[in-house]
Amino acid sequence: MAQDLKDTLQLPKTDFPMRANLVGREPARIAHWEKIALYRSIQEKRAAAPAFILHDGPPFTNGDVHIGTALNKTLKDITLRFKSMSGFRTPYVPGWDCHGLPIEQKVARELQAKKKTVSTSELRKLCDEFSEGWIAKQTKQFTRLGVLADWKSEYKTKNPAYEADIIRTFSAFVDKGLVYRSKKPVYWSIPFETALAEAEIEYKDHVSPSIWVKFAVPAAEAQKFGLPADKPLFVVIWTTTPWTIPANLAIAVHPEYEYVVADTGAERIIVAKALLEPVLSAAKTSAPATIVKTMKGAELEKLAPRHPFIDRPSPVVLADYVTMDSGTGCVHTAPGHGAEDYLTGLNYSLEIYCPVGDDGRYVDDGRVPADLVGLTTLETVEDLEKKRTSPANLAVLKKLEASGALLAHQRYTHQYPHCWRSKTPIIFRAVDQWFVSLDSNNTRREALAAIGKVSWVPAWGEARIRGAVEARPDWCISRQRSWGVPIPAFYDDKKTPFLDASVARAVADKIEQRGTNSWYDSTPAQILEGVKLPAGWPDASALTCGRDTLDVWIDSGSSHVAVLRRQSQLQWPADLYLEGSDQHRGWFQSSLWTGVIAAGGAPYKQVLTHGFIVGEDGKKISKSGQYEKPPTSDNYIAQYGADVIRLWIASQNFTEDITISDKILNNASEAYRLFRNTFRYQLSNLFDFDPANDSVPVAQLDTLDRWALHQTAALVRDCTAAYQAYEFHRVYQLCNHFCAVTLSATYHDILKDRLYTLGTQHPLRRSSQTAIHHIFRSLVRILAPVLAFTADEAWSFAYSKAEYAADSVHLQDWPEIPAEWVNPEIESDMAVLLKLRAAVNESIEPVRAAGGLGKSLDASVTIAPDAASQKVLEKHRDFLPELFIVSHVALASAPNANPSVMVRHCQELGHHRCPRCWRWVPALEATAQGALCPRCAEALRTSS
RNA sequence: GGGCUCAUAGCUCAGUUGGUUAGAGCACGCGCUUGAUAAGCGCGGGGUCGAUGGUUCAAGUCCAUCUGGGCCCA
Repeated sequence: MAQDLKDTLQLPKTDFPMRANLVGREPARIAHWEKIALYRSIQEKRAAAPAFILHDGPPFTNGDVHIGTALNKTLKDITLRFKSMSGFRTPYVPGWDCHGLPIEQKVARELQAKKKTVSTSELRKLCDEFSEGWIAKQTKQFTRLGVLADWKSEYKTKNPAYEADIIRTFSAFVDKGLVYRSKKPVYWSIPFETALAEAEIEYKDHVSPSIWVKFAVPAAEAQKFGLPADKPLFVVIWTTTPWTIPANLAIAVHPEYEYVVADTGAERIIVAKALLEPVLSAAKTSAPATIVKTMKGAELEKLAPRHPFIDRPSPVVLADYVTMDSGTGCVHTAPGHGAEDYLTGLNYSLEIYCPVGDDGRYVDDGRVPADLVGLTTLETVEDLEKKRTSPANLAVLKKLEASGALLAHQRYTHQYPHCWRSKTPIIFRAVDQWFVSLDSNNTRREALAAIGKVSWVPAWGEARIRGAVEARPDWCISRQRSWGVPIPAFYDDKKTPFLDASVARAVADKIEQRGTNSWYDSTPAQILEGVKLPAGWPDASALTCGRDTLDVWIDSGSSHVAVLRRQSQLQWPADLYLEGSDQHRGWFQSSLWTGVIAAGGAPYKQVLTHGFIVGEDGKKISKSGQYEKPPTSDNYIAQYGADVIRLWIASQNFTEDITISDKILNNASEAYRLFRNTFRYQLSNLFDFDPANDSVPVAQLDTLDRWALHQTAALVRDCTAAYQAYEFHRVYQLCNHFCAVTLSATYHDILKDRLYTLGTQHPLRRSSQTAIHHIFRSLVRILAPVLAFTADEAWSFAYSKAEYAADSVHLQDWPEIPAEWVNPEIESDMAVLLKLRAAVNESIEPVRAAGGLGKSLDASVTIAPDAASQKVLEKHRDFLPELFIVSHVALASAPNANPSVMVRHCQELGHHRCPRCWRWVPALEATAQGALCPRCAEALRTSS
């Protein structure tokens, strides 16, 4: 009997499963997208539309896709799906960064393990294969995330055509006269015997021997400067790199600060006044020192103390960067071993002296003491583990001790740069390198001007890159590596370099045809065959090809030239670059320089940055505790599915740190279920609704349905604005609130009675179905950029009644807001009514707790409202039971100063429960199915 | 050490030009429902807005300092 009645209800029906099983189901949808050529269809649909070009920053091809990279690609994918739905043509050409030290090192290490030696071009071939292998894997991993891209047009920095464009870009540098060769201190990795880029440096704690060294001032010299000469006098310097002492050529002091001559008993020392105490305490002198003389640093200029163990003077020079934070205020200066030292050296015309060879050992130049020659400055990983300092440091310490110049010696822990691959401390070492002068030809000024024309999101990104560009020293662009793009320079037998832009372009053309290995496998005569050599060049047969490669930042930094300008489907400049905030100093900057120098401006109109992923404790993920599995994209997807990962990404304000944890991902899973169930409710209640035949015009819709459309209009409006501002987390919050509160707890809950119990064709039922259909269409499209899989699945079930269909949600237009949906009057009435609804719910609770009733339909409520609510309640009098999901509402005839809600069971009114719709009514009527309420009786008559 | 940046309930986010008892969703607790059911509904507890000091009649909101985190640099 009861079962029979249940069969007369219009209960929800759908094949859209409640359980997502994303991990199992998503790969099938990816295959489906490939089958229907979704990416191409989207592009074809917008073939004539204005373009929105998001230029992809190429990930490095040496490992699995990290969750941070997944974050980046997902943000791009969300952006592009939104833009294409919004009416833009959005070709997306993904890129790969292929060259570089990490790959070369890995490959070289494998060869080493096999005890194999290979030629440069063979090594390059192995690197190429290594990179290619990871491109294949990463492509799969990105695709698994739901990333939609033109993989057939992808760019690789190792493609000959791309490499040729790198050289052509470089040629523009040469054209503008920016490229020069110079000895200059660079970061030097001893194990790899190469200069390193800033990006190849890691700062780590390091224990260094810090030493205070006395430089003796000859008596005659002291007298010349009016200093007391009756006792030995020393200038004391402090350093944490004893091995640079043999290269010491000067001592820097601050011109403005005060310095003292302090008497310590047997001798006198010169240090900064502010640092006298710390120096004395380091030297562990027992007797108090007396200050004999005080003077400004400037007065000491050109005073010439002697080097402690090499027969030469070490004159005092002036420098503004000297601080009173630590040391002695007298700064050991070795122009060949430090950036500031180098600049000071230039100021005072000192030699850029570097007595350390490529292998990190002292060379025999006739100036380095014989007992130091051949000793290494390298601290191996084993040395670091055993806290041993380098042989060079030890030997210098010993010499200083022997000569009596060592005033004090302590272990000193500080942050020191390390080679990111070998993990050993780097040294600063002046070597011949190629540089790009960033101040010649107004280059830096132009770069700064270009920055001002770009829109930076968030806005502080501009200050960040501006600071980086202003402070950036000349760009050291040569690397002593094989896996990269060769610098097209030639040398004669005296190592004189020959570099010319037109020759470089000719080399680029050859490389494009023959591959870059031809540079390594051909003779200069072959390479230069048919090339007209500039005046002053020797014959090709007298030249050798340079073996340096270009800094990889020029590789990726040339992508706008090699990709945006080369592919006809793309445009220069890009509308958007979207990368992590570390790229202010990386790709954003290298692209800016190449853009300004070689392409006439910044290659982007807008730059969007995101933060980095941190663990639950707010610390960076590699440091925040133990992870059972590596934090790769695939590992997270295997556990949660791509849509949950995408939803998590959308839920976070990505301009700041992005937190990841199981808790947070579980949270995202919960939200995912909310969205999925919302779709399921809507689809299941539209099972008998044909939009073409059953729709009700908006103007004729029921009040509640019009309210729901008004809310939907607000949702579309707010979400569209949020997407446009790249505030995806607002989309998430808005949709979450909309589905949980507006729909599930309110609209959908109220609607069940109508949808289930009314006759199929009842106008009220069709009205609500019409609204649900509108809402579904809006919501599913709003969420489509984020929930790429699930929204498409729901769309297919809705319009093709099947799990997979050629018509994809991703091919739809962005939802619009029909003006007739907006209805402020209903909105304001409903605001009042919903407040009362909350009051009713609150009043039901104690009655329910006392066992007075179970479901709210058992309740009869009596409301004595305040004056303001009274009017609204009267106006919507007949709607109230439905709104409150109760069976009966009594309204006090006059407003009440103390508004109240009273709840009792309908039984107390003598009402009867309809067994079909479960509402209590004053009287049931007899039908073939037994006694029912009049409305159900009517429903049965009209439905069958 | 420097530049940029962040800090509101357990989690993710709102908090307009400083102005009533700081909001939402999720999670949690207690109920209801069993006709969205590995679903749905209701009610409830929970925050000295990182810390300290200041400006103000009034500060999560302005200023300073500090603490902790992130990216970049030294």
